[in-house]
Amino acid sequence: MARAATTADAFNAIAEPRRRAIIDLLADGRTHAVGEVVRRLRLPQPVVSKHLGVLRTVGIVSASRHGRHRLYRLNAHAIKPVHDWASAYAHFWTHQVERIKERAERRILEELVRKPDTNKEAGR
Amino acid sequence: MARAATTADAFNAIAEPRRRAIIDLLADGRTHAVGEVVRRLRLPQPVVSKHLGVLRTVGIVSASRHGRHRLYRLNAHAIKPVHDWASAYAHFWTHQVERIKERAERRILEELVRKPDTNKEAGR
DNA sequence: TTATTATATTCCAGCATAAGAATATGTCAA
DNA sequence: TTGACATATTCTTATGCTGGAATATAATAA
Repeated sequence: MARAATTADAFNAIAEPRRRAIIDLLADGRTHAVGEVVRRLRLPQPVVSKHLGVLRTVGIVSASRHGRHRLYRLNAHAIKPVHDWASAYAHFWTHQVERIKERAERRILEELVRKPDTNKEAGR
Repeated sequence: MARAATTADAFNAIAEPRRRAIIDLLADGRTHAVGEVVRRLRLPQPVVSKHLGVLRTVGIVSASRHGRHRLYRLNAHAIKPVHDWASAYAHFWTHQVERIKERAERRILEELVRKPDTNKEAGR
């Protein structure tokens, strides 16, 4: 078996950095023409069209015709599975920060409480 | 240019579902031997070793020798970039829920306020 | 119709993957 | 040393991506 298709799910689709850049550009929730993405990201038009195609297949963006322009709009909801999965691990670093803070505060308090003639048995 | 390496960053590494399964299995923060992962996920041992190798290269897990076992531990911090990126879009669906609720409440209130002889000019 | 603009699609090259099979490496026990 | 166990590595095969170049499609204007 080879690597899963980029169109398999949101996880595979967002692995490509340029696609994340496109998503970030659509983050305002409004519609954007392909040409605008091309200009802002300075990427060749076919490259942008292909990446938008992948995002559309996965449901991360939707497209609509307006004259000769094709307007793309972010469907952020399709990113929720990624956020949900990663959220299960957020407590690791948020709690980590709290623990570090607590430890630092405790150390500072111990330093303050300790008089110049240090108690060598203070370790804990 | 081809697809970025799975070892390029956390985004590429977690695109593979089996690797996410391994991460989920290590989510308790404790160490786990390769054989345990093999048994719990019912995957061939070389497959597990290879996936763990990718995760280790990206820094999502760390390994240590203990006798003939190799113990792997999750380094959840390496997942933070994924969470941070996805978090920028969380307001789309959380606010969406709020907006839906508000709209529903307003509609119910309007229904209640409106007497049987309906005001046809109520649209807004 | 013809030209122009906007976007999508096709074909190609190079590359890296994932799983399976076989084998290698490393550690402990007798 | 030999054997058993735990894990890693190598090799192969099939697959599919990404960007570039060229071209096709679609819509509007002249």
